Amino acid sequence: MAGRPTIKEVSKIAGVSFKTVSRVLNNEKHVSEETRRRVEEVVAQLNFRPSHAARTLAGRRSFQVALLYDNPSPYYVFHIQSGAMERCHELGYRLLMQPIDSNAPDMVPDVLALVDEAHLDGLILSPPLTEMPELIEALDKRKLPYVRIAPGLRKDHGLATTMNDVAAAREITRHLLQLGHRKIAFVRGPESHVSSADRLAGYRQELEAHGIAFDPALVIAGDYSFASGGAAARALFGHTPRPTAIFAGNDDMAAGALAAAHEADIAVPEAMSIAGFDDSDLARAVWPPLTTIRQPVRELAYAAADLMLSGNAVTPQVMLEHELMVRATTGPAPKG
Amino acid sequence: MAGRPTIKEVSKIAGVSFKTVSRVLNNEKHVSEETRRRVEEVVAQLNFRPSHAARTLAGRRSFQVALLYDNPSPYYVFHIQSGAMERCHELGYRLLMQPIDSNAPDMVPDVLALVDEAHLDGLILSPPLTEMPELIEALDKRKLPYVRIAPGLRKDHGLATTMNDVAAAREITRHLLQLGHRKIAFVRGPESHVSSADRLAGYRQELEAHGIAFDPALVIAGDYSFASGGAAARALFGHTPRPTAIFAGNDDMAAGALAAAHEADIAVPEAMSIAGFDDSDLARAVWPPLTTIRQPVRELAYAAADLMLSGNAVTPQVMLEHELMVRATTGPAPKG
DNA sequence: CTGCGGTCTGGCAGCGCTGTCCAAAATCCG
DNA sequence: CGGATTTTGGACAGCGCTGCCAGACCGCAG
Repeated sequence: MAGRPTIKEVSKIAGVSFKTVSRVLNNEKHVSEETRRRVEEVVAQLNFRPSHAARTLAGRRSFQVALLYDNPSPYYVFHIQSGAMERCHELGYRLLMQPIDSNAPDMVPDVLALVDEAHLDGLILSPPLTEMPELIEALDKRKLPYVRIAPGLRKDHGLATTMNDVAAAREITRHLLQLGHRKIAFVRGPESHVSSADRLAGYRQELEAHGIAFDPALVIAGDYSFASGGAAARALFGHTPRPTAIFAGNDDMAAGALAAAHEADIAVPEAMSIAGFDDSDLARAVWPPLTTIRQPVRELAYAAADLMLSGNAVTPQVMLEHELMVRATTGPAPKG
Repeated sequence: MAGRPTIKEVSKIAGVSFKTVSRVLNNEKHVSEETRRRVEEVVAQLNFRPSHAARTLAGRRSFQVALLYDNPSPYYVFHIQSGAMERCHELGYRLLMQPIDSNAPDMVPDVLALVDEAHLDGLILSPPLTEMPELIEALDKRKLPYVRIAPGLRKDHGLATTMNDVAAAREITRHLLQLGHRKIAFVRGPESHVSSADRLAGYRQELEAHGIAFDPALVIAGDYSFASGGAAARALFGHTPRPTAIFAGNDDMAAGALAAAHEADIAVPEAMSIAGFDDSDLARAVWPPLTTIRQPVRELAYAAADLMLSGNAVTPQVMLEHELMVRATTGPAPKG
């Protein structure tokens, strides 16, 4: 409000032109060491901060990018945010966090409006916004830089950071198989999330690789919510013979299945093994702690920001490692 | 990048001066209905969006505020964000979400730098940043508008939205008392969070109101983490006679205590009642679902943004209602 | 000595708006 | 019907920077 110093005041005190101060601030070359030092001193002394608005208006870049998300999971959003934020901060960019309603009819124009208003230099997309063809096309057409985090569709298009959902699902299925389970159910996520189809595919591949026929009756549709996991589990408990293991497409559904098992007095893991996917906070908070796949959510977001902004990208797509976290909800298949 | 329309182009097409377009955009008076309509048509047709940077630079306000937080709980941050975001959006403000390290030595100057750089119109503070005297003083001195969400200290200073932690803790303690519990343990949060002292005070008050002496041995220190809740519960299990109920200062610690009970084969709620505080996602995901206090986190943030920006505040402090959520981890005290 | 390329610095326009001031047109009043 | 007042809209400066261009100065080769 009051006496916010400007670049001109800095220049006056340092005894140089204000253009030179601008050079120092932007780390341009052609400034003598001596001058640079003097300017920096005055900047520190006045506690001067360049106006972001002025730089944006005058320059070609705004040093602002936005992270777009439309995900109901606090855990996921929190970690995506913090990873992206960290890398943006390191590179001198500001990150705008933008929840977006991916089903809104004006979603694409609204995003474009945001880009215009804020003069954004780029966009980081997270699922399910990574899967919106109209959005992708609009961005391509506008030649606006963007990265996708964990895209399910057109995985080799543009910049993206991913993990291998298929391989991860195979791994967890193999873990169950090795424990002796033969009748393993799968609770899938919503159709709109490509990741859930990938996880289903991995489950099926691994089963078949072990010579076990895929049984569609053992696949129950869920929607990634706790409640849907419980409902799926209760349906499964009615099957005869009962499956000895449930692999849920995410941790929320696995927690729902676990609660349903407790309710039905089915001992986990003695009578029933349960596995999740994500390694969210939930996985360690339920009892027994959940066997699951650790998704490198934070790292995915960090790498995404890096890919788009740092300029030293080797390949347009980066794949990060997941990790099987064997905890206490999976155990040997019950005899007989 | 390419042909972004500007206010001048709009004015040319609409056949008015660009100042008139500015008037329409800012909803100023002294523009005839007819002119306004015509301008709005052109704006819609060109898909024109005013440059935020230019408005900020030219005008007295930036229509930007920041939400500052330093909280490890994804649940809490997510809901604070979404509440504040919603109200800011409705009022035409942009919200910058800023994680802050409240222990960093340069925290205050860093916040001030952000304010300068972004020309912020105001700040929304969430715990524990609400409790930093240096920050509060610096903001007061700079006459920068701000609101605090759930301040623990100097509760009647400036704008704030709160809930009554003391009353809520009394309520949950009363619930336990009414179930017949007499030996009720309390797991407290870290000293740095004033809310945890308030909850302890409520617990103690209610006990004494029922003629039960406060027993310091039944108060165990935790740090709001799942692990500390488990450790506290295990310590409590060793007491003779064993307490019949545990009231944990937040849901994470309650979940930890619950897991510890499962592990020690103590039936909940038959042999031991457990209650939490927050009604986070966790509360419904554990088994049995947790009795807890619903904190109106989202509403607190919404009201905070409203208080600071809408200008129709009646009182500087707003108190919102909590709600006792009785679920399945609390039951009648065991006989004998 | 001249010319050339490189380093350092300054001058100035202008980014796209808002704030302020002023002029013209419309309206009102006695 | 003249003058005061209100409504409407234009002119223009300027917010605090960056981009571009020009100019001063240097060293070095021809």
